[in-house]
This record gives sequence, structure tokens and C-alpha cells, in this order.
Amino acid sequence: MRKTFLFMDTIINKVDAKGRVSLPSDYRAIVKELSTEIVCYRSLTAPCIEGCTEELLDKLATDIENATDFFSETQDNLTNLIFGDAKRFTFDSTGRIMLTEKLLRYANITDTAVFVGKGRKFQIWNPENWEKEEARIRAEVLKNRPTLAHKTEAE
Amino acid sequence: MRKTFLFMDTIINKVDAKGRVSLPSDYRAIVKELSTEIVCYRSLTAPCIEGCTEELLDKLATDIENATDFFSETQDNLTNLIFGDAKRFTFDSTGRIMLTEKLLRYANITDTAVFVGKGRKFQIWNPENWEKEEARIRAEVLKNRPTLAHKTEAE
DNA sequence: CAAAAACCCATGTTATACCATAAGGTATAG
DNA sequence: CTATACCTTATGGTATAACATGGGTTTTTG
Repeated sequence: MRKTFLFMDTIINKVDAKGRVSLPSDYRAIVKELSTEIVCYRSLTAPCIEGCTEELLDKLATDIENATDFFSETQDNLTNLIFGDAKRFTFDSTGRIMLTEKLLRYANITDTAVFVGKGRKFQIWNPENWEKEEARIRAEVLKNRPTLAHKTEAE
Repeated sequence: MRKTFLFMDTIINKVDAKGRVSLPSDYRAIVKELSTEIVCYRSLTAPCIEGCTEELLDKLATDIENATDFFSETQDNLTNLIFGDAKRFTFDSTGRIMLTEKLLRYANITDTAVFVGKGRKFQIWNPENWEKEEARIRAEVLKNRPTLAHKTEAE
């Protein structure tokens, strides 16, 4: 029995004409162990698809309920944006999910997809876009070291 | 057996001459698993129909009882507004519900309806109105990032 | 009796479950 | 140390089931 469940690594898979793509086997193992499902949506901050477990999204729903009022505009806006865009993806017996036109178009993915682990979440990128993005991130981190040590005082 | 039940995704369905519209199959699955019913009412904040499980509405009733006084005007107003408008909708063998004139008119829906998942709730929109609303929300959220991280201190 | 609502059936489309194959990696036996 | 058998994973193709939607019929209701 595992204690930790993290989406990791960078995996390149083919996307067929129907939009089917194999979910990396490590990711599938997590889904199985947690007996949950994969949920994907358009990233709010980058031109890529983002995914996580339904479990995590359920926790988010609860957090939003607790943090904002039932009738608040914030709650309305957030839930519309997040859950309106998210979609459950179950994988078939061979481990594939079928991405939708909307998601593929948004991330500009045609025949190849790059899965990038992000811990509790993961992202799916167009290969060229990911290459550029990774270079950008590395450069930025080198220039301006992140400070995890003082995270409690962080703004 | 699922652990989480979230209304998600954005689905466009036809409304026929009788006012019948297919409830998205994912939504139906939730209703079945929870052995509850769908309840719809006019949104308090937007020109759309809002729906949820009868279960959630029951929880809301409890919340209102706890948050307001039995004889208070607030409780009176809230309960009148919500439960006076809400109505149960059962779906037929093919998964369709029959929306009422009142609801359709309020949301300005004629022949096409857009279901928008909101987690524990969902909304039903006129397609053009939803398109505008989504754009508005995206702009607003991007401009002013929500801060769930510090939710415990949130106003 | 008239209008509406619930029920039933039919159809085209789409997604999903399943099968087969290929490719890569690992362990075991020669 | 190498070759072979086995296992896992990725990928392509296909058949089946599920779904949305249109139309009609019966039952309920006012």
C-alpha cells in the first residue's frame, strides 16, 4: 500500500485520429489505487490541458463551499469556470482516454502529446510548446531562485 | 462505487417543442447513484436555470435554519425565494426532463440549452448568454486571481 | 372533453469496450 | 554472457452499447 501519490516524469504519447491517447501507466496506477477518476480541463494560466484526480476536485469543491458564501459571486464565478470546463475521463481496458476537440484545440495538440507531472496535478502539452515552456521556466528559476524555506511568511 | 459526485463539463442539448431536454448522462448517473432527484429553480443571481440534487437542497434548508432565526424576516425571505421557486424534475426512460414555461422564459431558452457544471450544482443557459457570461467570468478571474490558499482567513 | 404530461418505440450518431499486434524491457535458462 | 521467453505498455482497428432526439400513443388532470 503506497502512502504518496504524485504525478511525475515527462512522457510522450501518440494521439490517434479519434483523440485517444494512452494515459501513462504510472498515472493509471494512482487512479486505480485511489479508486478515483481523471479529470481534465483547460489550464487557466498556460496553453495546455491540465488534469488531476476527481478526488482532488471534490476537495476543491468543499474548500470553495467553506471559503465563500452559498450565494456569493466569487463562488459562482469560480465554480462556473472550473467545473464548467472540467470533464471526467475514464480509460478503457488498454489505458486510453479520449480527449475532446475543445481540449486538443486549446493546447494545440494534434498527433503527439507530452504528459508533464506536477505532483497533485499534471499537464498535457503540445511537444514544441512544452520544449519552449520548459526552457523558459528553467531560465527563470536560475535567475530568481525560489525560496521554499520562508514559505510561511510568503505573500 | 463512486466516492465523488460532481456536476461538470458544458453540454449543449436540444429542447424540443414540448420543452423536453436530455439531462446529460453524467448528471443522470449522479442522480441514480445517490438515489435522489433533480431540483431546478430560477437562479438568484443570473438569467439562467439552476439545478442541484434534492439532497443538497435539504442541506441548504438545514443551513438556513442554523444561520437565521426561525421567525426572522431573513429566513422568511430566503425560504420563500428558494423553495417557493424550486421544483422536482424526474426524467423519463430516455433521460429527458420537461422544463416549465416559467423557467424557460426566465433563462430565455427556446430550442437549445447549455448545461454548465458547477460542482454540487449546475446551470442551464441560453447558448448566446452563456457564451457572453463565460467570457466575462474568465476576464474577471484572470484579472483578479482567487485566493483559496488562505481561505481560512478569507472574508 | 381538451390539454398536458408521462410513456413507448425507432433511428442515426458517437463513444466505449474489446481484440489483436507491436515494441520495449526484464528475468531466467542455457 | 547471451539468447529466449515472458510481461508490460503503447497503438491500431472493430463491434457493440449508450446516447440524444424525433415522433407517436396512452394516461392523467383540470
